[in-house]
Amino acid sequence: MNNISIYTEKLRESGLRPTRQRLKICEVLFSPEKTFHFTINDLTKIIEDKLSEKISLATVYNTIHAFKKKGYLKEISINSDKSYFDTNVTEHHHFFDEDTNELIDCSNDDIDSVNIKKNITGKKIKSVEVLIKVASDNQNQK
Amino acid sequence: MNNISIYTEKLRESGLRPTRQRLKICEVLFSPEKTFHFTINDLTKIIEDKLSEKISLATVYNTIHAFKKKGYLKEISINSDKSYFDTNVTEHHHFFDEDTNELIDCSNDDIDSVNIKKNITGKKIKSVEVLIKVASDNQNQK
DNA sequence: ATTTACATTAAAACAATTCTAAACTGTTGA
DNA sequence: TCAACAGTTTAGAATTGTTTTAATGTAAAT
Repeated sequence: MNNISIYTEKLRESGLRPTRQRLKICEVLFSPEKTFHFTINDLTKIIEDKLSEKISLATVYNTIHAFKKKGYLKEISINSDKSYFDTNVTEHHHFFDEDTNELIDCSNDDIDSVNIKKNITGKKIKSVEVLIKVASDNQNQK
Repeated sequence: MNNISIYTEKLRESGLRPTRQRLKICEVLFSPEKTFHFTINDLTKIIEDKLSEKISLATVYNTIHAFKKKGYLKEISINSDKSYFDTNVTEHHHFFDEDTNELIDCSNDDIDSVNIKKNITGKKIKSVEVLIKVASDNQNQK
């Protein structure tokens, strides 16, 4: 598969230069069949292990922020020491497993769409996120 | 108003020693008419400014965690550099104003209760949080 | 009063993230 | 084609929120 030219085009369209580093990150994020969740740490590990490539941590942060700004990634609202990102940018919600610190997609069949009857004057709704925290039965709440 | 004895009792009931520091923090958090949202930084400022009291930062953290564990506070899921807490521990949801970084309560009249049709095997739902991010019309998404 | 377990404290440690300033590289247009 | 510029990468330092440490202090039980 030669997605490189596709990514090159996409990046250029977005006003982002298709650098070697960005193309590698595109491959990791957007080549997989399935969308997935990751932290910066996860991503850095994948780049090092799977691609045996060395991309500076600052570049990883820069790129992820740029991709998020362009709408190619979504950041998930969890209060964690780390930030979680999602390559699935469609409107959907999440389970968060407190035992494993893992995010699990919640399909639209699993949850009724949220109906908001109020709005804040002068403000526009940017996103609606539902987070369902779960844990083993026999465990104290974190 | 002498809430001190009430707080003393509550703390003792919870197996927490009613220390001077904890009682002060109780006053700040639970005396106000209305519930509110705060960060550790906010709380520290209130203690210093309003009470002109000096409580070690570590103690503030310890106490807030203890109160959260006992269910006297709730932590709100936002991906922010700081943690946000809520003195309103009843089930309710939030607007988050991206312009001001402020949380706004969303009453149960403002939103239909979320109906989850799926559950994760062997896991129990610990919480369901809806976060509605809002921002001025004429502003780029963060 | 003495003891003991729990709390507080300042400071150090830590982890995620951002900043800095210098080197590098796509891209543009002469 | 190549020079020049603006955007990008980089290592390392800096910053920020939070946790840990180890010594000291204190509430409560004996």
